Amino acid sequence: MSFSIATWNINSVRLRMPLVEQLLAEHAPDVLCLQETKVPDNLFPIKAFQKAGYEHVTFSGQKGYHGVATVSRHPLEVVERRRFCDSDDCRHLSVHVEIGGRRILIHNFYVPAGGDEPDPEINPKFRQKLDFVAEMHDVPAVEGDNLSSILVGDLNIAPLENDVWSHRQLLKVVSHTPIETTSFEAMRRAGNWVDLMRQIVPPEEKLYTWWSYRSKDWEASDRGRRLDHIWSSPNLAPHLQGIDILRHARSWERPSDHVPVIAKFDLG
DNA sequence: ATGGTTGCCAAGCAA
Repeated sequence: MSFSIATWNINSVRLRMPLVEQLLAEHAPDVLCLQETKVPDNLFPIKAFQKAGYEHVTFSGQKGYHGVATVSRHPLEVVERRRFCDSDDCRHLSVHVEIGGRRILIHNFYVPAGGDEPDPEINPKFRQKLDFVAEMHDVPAVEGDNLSSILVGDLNIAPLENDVWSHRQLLKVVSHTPIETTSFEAMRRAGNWVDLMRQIVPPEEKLYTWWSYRSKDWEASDRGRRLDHIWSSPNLAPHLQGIDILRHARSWERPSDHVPVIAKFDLG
């Protein structure tokens, strides 16, 4: 029994629905988690997903900004739309999926980007980002005999030295500052989460999922960062078969600045 | 050191 899950910051699901359809047709993940859908719930393109074979569609969105959605080929049950930092921003959605006799709790996160200035005293957005990560301590990787957890999303932090194109040059850039990367890794370990991408690709190798729109030739300069993540509970990690980072999606027409990441498991 | 681009939605904010 195989199971696959994809995560993608889509930067407007309505604008990029054709790209989403292409991803679903070519890779057919069991579950897809989207971030930055930028659509209120009453305008979410439910029918387009159902046409693509994803009958089970759930979302937490708002006008203009943020928003997450989780779609599935298998029945899902919404567990929670959690509020963080006492804010109404739509940044979290968790669901249960039953697959291969196993119950999987899937968290879909969109962590705040944090603005430009990495000083919580003068930048409230950076303060909120740090608070958000601190609150994620309350989201542990629960597991049991037939229970596992997965956490995916745009977490907007590149924790390891080789998660950015230049560790030295990004130490004062939001997403890779020591205060972020330290609390991020502490939070992950406290929750007992396994960083699945780094189970496959050793920490010595560069690994990116995002390339800024603000470069003339993203591929030639290759100044990327690993901002998108797939974590699991320890009992699921031995079942991981592979990770696909769809780097070529950054060259699709009118692309998102993030590319899809897919994890495949053998639940046998 | 600075400015570079995109999407929302129709000015400037967020990323």
